[in-house]
Amino acid sequence: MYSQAPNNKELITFICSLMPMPLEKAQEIAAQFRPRTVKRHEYLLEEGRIGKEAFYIETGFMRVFVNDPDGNDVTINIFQPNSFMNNLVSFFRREPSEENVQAVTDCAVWAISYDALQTLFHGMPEFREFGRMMLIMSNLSLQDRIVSMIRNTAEERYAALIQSKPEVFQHVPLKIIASYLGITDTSLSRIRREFSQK
Amino acid sequence: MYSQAPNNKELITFICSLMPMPLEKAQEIAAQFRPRTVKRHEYLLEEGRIGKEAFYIETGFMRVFVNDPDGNDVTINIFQPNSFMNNLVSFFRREPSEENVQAVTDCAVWAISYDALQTLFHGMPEFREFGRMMLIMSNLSLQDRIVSMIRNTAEERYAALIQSKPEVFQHVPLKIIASYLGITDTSLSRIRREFSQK
DNA sequence: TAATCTTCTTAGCAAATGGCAAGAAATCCC
DNA sequence: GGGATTTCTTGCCATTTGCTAAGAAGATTA
Repeated sequence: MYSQAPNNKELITFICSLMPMPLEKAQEIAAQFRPRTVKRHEYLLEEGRIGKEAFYIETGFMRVFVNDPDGNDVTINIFQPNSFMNNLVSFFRREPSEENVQAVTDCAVWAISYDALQTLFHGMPEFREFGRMMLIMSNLSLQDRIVSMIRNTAEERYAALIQSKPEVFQHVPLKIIASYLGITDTSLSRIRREFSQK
Repeated sequence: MYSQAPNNKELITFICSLMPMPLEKAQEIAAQFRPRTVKRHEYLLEEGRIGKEAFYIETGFMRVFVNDPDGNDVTINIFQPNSFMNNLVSFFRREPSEENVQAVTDCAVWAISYDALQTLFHGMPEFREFGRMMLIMSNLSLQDRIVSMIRNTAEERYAALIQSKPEVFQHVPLKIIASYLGITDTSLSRIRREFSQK
């Protein structure tokens, strides 16, 4: 156990930015998180297991993926530093996960257990609002992605990603990015060539 | 005002099915909802306005759509009876909505105001869990749709929808369904022809 | 009922994307 | 350092899907 919290300033800042609240409250929340490191290619959650923790990513990149029947893996989401990541369904319904959560690079994360989260959720109104807002923002980003899948070409989605999350391209293999964008790595390669000629 | 609640049995059943709880609690929650009817083509929420209520759909079909820059409308979601519908971001962040919520057929819905929902959320642990579970399930369904957009062909998505929500095809115009599936109405028409020849 | 409007289907062609395979480049690991 | 593995690019061709336009079918409204 950690009698003294290590440096969790970024986590506290993140909490306040998503849902403004008194600093002490944010500190109280952050105190429930434990630091953890994950090496590249290691899993924070494997298909079939129950997610027991939720994570804030301080440094490094992670991805969530599923294996489809053909044996391909489909990257559902890519997470960059300063974001919150959680397998919602497995974590909250306490069911085996259908997804894998894997470190794409070495990562430093903060983890909170289900019990600690439940205690905060029912005991602290600020955390309730924070948790709800996190779910809402997650919904929003998924919804935006669906709209983008419907309305935009692969090239437009590529351009948008390079604009909004340029760092991803420096740390995440293109085949993973391609899957996330909903195209093959072959197509992504072509798009990049055409894109760079402009 | 309604001194006596009309028949909200289905709503109560819906609440308990999503998050099991004592009947009285579900009744207490349901009592905060007011019945409302919406005629075909009418809006429950228009772009630019702030969503002030959340809805349970008892009968009828609704859709959520956005207008893209080219003047096309993109159907983000289709809701069928016995489901919960809400413009999360506008409702919870109290910001103007970027989306429209429109009745596709005449609908009977139950509406709950923001204030009533907040009171329940902070005052009743069962409702907290219920609300959280609703957000989680919404996330799940969005995520499944993204995977399906990435991994499946338009024909497979069509087949899946006809399997999972056959009633939609009896009440929602194909052009709306096509947009929801991420294809043009032309493509959907082609797919339906080929599909029916099997 | 007739006129109008919307929805649905069809056709032809263009553009985007996938599947496969091979080779180049980069990275990993002993 | 060097062989093995993974990642990335490229080419070729097939398939899917979009775009445009037109007409048929169906629904709505005066």
